[in-house]
Amino acid sequence: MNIHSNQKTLSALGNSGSKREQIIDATIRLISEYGFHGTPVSMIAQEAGVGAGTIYRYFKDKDSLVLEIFAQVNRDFQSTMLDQYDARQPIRDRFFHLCRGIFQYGIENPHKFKFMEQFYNSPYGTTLRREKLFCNCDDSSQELSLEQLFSKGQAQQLIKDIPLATLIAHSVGPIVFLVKDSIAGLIHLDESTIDSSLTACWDAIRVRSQQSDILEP
Amino acid sequence: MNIHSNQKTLSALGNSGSKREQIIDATIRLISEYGFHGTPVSMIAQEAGVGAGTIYRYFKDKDSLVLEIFAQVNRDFQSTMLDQYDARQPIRDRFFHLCRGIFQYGIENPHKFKFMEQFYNSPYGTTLRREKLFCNCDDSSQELSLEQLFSKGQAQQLIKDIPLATLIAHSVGPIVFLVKDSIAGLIHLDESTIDSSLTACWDAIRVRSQQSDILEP
DNA sequence: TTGGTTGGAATGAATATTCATTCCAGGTTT
DNA sequence: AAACCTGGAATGAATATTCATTCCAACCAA
Repeated sequence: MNIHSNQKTLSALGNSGSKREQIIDATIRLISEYGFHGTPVSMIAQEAGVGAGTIYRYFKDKDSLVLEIFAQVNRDFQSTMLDQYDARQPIRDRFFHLCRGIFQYGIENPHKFKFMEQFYNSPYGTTLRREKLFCNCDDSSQELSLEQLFSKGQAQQLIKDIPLATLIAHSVGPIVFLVKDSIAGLIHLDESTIDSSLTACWDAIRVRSQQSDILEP
Repeated sequence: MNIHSNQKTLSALGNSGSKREQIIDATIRLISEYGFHGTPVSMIAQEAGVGAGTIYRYFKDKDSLVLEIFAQVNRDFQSTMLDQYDARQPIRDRFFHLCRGIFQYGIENPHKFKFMEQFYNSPYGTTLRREKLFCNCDDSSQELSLEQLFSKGQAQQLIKDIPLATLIAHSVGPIVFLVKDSIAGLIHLDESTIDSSLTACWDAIRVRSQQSDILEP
């Protein structure tokens, strides 16, 4: 359409980002809905308002398009989670902060969220997880944040002494589940629902003590 | 290969089930790994040791093949969950029974489990969930079982008074998460890990009382 | 033989990718 | 300034590949 007109200023420098962004956005939207194999490149081109060939000026092929987007979205997600994260806060508060971050990101970026889900439920995802586990090259990933948190919590006898994977599953699993339902329009995630879920997450992994909450540094 | 040889006995009666089964099994295996659009019919035929055309003798098209399999696997799953289910047991015990059933089914039928996951994360799945929610035609579904359980538990003040969807998310979500990791070979789900997860599920949704467990009918 | 079943080549539609061409902002020449 | 180049970006028709489905010759049981 009239894309050209209002970008004369940008085009001087590396305006090349514009089309690229359009393509990326369209891909996220479509793949989040129809999945990788369910969205032809032609459809991406149309949704992006771009010629089919243009896509190949910015990305080697469909595969690397998706791979690049995933890396980008993943960074985006992690930085949301770690935004305003203060490692000096009590364990419980930090746990709430990180988990609330998942809710927030999913609600604010439904397409990106579903895109990541699609990705994880594909042949790509499996290999990626494997790599993540076996070589911890990624420094400040979400899982690592939770991992450190859990170790410390266990040392302080605040968090159950059960396998790390179980702790992660009971933190991330329910939230992903709820966000998916929310995106599907099956439920509405208001503040109180989110709070009750976060409390449930915490109750699942915390050590059962009689007095509970109040006595934490 | 030599599939023909050892099936002469069956072919006397309604052997038509045999090829059908081979096709179904192959489809489950492949789709669980590569997804619907990622597995061509030709690949299914090869994996099943069957001509491509044969598939169309048993199923109208690829769509109805998948739809039929889903219905079948779903029934299978539900009957596993409800096997030996005794509605007269205490709430807590019934909850453990149902949740343990999810673990069991996933561990014993990894391909079927991943197949269902693929299905739910596809355009099919979304519509299906909707129907399930809005018209409760399905009588003894897993969700309904949990639903009834939760209502009763809430009435008895055993289970938190939070939205049903949240309760379900905190029961099913972590288990699905762990089973997926287990199938991917990232963790091993031994009995003690499963137990700790089930306890965590229960802790997430139960009302926090001082004495806790022991005082239940 | 006859009726039905099977395998897999054949078909056409859909798809990813390529490439010859067009377009245009910015620079150069007059 | 006006007319004219120029190189890179954009395009979409053309090509190559993959896929679901169809079709039929060979096969098998009765």
